[in-house]
Order: sequence, then structure tokens, then C-alpha cells
Amino acid sequence: MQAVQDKISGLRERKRADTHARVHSAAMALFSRKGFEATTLDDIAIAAGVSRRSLFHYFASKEDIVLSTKAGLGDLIEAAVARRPADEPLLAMAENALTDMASDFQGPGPRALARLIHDTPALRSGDQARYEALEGRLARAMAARKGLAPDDLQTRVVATTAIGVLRMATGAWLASDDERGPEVHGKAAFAALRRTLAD
Amino acid sequence: MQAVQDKISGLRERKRADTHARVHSAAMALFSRKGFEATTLDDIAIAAGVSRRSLFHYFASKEDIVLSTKAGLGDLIEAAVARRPADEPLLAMAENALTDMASDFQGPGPRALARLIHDTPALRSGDQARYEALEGRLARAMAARKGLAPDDLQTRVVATTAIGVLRMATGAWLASDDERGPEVHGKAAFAALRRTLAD
DNA sequence: TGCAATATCTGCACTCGATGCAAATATGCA
DNA sequence: TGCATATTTGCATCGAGTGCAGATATTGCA
Repeated sequence: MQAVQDKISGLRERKRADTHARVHSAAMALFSRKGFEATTLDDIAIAAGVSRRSLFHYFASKEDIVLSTKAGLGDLIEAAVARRPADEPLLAMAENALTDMASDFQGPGPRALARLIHDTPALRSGDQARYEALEGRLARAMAARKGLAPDDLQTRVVATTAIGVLRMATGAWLASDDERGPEVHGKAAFAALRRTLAD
Repeated sequence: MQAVQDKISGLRERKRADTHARVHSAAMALFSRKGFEATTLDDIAIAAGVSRRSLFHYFASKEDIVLSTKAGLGDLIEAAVARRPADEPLLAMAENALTDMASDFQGPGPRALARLIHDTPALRSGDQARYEALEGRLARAMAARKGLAPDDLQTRVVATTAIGVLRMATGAWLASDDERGPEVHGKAAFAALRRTLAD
């Protein structure tokens, strides 16, 4: 219905996936050229060759065209947590799972997306809200991995901290002009956190 | 211009402050009765006895009517940090400053505001964005207090963590039905964090 | 192949938040 | 009192988002 298609059996699903991709890339191209606010839904509809009304059959909102790109993050985090040994200490588990996942986000594509979100206030608030959701996913995944209660306080605190570090690392990655991936900045931030606690 | 008046000398300033307050309380009453989305700007304008157009001379947006209530938080945090001894360890400084500040937010008023924001998705994203700004304020305040560089990594990590705890504590405070203030939940979360790091 | 059931696409009308502009009104001050 | 300035208001307009119903395309079945 709203997510990317899984079945590619029929012509219907194929066309739907095609249109979804066409709308998305047309919109992203316009956003990065003219900016998010200055691009209207009419612009996107024309560029993608669909009616304005149809856009809402593919994306819940203008914001969603951009932010749905990151929709898979939660699943990636869950999978990365599941790959960690269950007896790993909480903070190490969070750090290793997130840096594992973050290393997949290299290159110009993810960077352009992150920059667009970072530079557009309207997108930033929505993005923040998604980070909050990620905290919950990470906390529940770690609790499950370690056999703790889903609302375990310690686990949630660690999850909040780790996602906070992820946000910081993303910011540092965008600010830096070198070629290092976001996971390098994440490692540095986690190291600083450990240093603090060993005062 | 946009903030609450400081000069109350002339009639003009007094009337402006009055209208500001009248609009704000009329809006909050409607929001808590009918909900945020279901309340239109026309409803608010009529209830406050001003024109719809004038609302935008007092608040930047509908969201801002609610979220500007928390506008003073940043200054409160800065002030609370300034009151801490400069040689206090970073994490303790953040914890003490925030719990100091949080203890002022007791009672039904702050709770209703927090609940409204918590229960309204549109307000929640904007609120998240404000937390991000608070992280920056807290980090800079602590760095200044301790004579560190404003972008010191360790300080920023601690600030991010502490604001994360503040968010968690606010959630726990809303979820609990007892009379304890948010600072109690904050203390518990900080304790859990310390426990984790002493694994 | 033809046809009915079903899913998708589109246009239309409408609501609501937000903004620019200029006229009307109120206030401050000499 | 009267001029300069700030505030309020109405009006027109834009753009996002939604409900609805008819048009169009796809699928599965006879």
C-alpha cells in the first residue's frame, strides 16, 4: 500500500513500483536543484508525468517523499542488533550495531539526502521525530536480544544515548569535507562518552 | 516584536502584552478541549476577539502558539548551568543543572502542555527540533562554564545524552500517574546511565 | 477472447495554514 | 490639535492536503 512493493509478479505491481521510483527521483532532483520549499507538488507531478492527485497515492506528504528514503533504517538497526552476541555489554552492543549499520551509508547519495534534510527546517523536525522512533526500535531490539523487559530503563537510556551519538555523528560527517564515513565520527563520539564516564 | 514584551511603559506595550496573553490562553483552552488539529485559526481569532490576520503578528504559526510556551527553557538551562561549580564533572554538571530546572515544572499547567504536545504528532516533531536546539545551548553553556572550546566533543556528547535523558524523563513523568515531578524520573534515568557505564 | 470484479488514476471542489499588500485605525509625542 | 509611527484588519493569493466520483487499466475467470 504505502511501502515499496514486494511482489513484482503482475504488471500492476511493476508499474506501481516504476511510478513510485519515477516520482521519487523526479522530486529529489527538483529538491536539490530548487530547494524543498520552492518546489511545488505541481512541479513534481509534471516532472514525473502523473497527476497532482496521484502523488498522494504514493507518498503521504511532500515531506514523506524525502523522509521515506530513510524508512528502512529501523529494520537495519534491528538486524544489526540481532547479529551482536547476546552477552555483549549494552553500550558496546549499541555502539557496534550502529557503527555496523552506519558504514553502509557512504558515498554522495546518502550525503546529498542528509544535507537536504539538514538544510531544510521543515524536513529537520520530521527527521528528529524519526530519530525518536529509532530510539524505541533500538531499545526494544536490544532488550529482546538480551532477554530483558521491553521497557527496561537501562536499555532505554542506552538507546537514547546511542541514537543521540548517531545524530551527532551524522552532523559531524556532513560538516567534515573529508572522505571518511559517518561511522568514523560515531566511533569518536562513543570514545568521548566512555572517556567522560571514566573521570 | 515576537517575544513577550519587556517594556510595559506605554499603553501600546501593555495592550500588546494583553492581547498576546489573551490569544495564547484562548488557543490553549480550545486546543485542550477540541484538540490541536480540530481547532482552526478562525476559532482562535474569534475566541480571542482579534482578526485572523492579527494572529500572525503575535505568533509565527499555529504550532508556535503552543511551542513558544517552552521558549524560556534554553535560558533556564543556561542559568542553571551558570549556578554549578566550574570544577564539577561534566555529567554531574548536566544532571544537576537539568534536574534543578526540571523541578520548576510541576503541577497541572506544565503537565497539560506536555500532554498536548506528546499527543499531537504535528507538535511532537516541532518539539523534537527544539530539544535539538537545547542540546546546543546546554553544550555551549557547559563549555563556557568550564573554559572549554564551544564545540568540544566530550561536552557535546554529554549534552546530547543529558537532553535525551530529559526527554525520556518527560515521557515517564507523563506516563506515571503519581504526583512526583519530572526531576525524579530524570534522577532515575541518570542513575541507570551511571550503572550501565560501571559494567 | 470476452466480461465482470477490482485496483488505480484523475479531475474537481473544498478546507485550512500562511503570506504580501495597502487601507483603516490607534497611539505617541511635540 | 495634528503629524509621525505602530498596529490592526480585510482582501487576494498560494500551496499542501483530502473526500469523492467517474474514468481508465489490470486481473482472473468463464
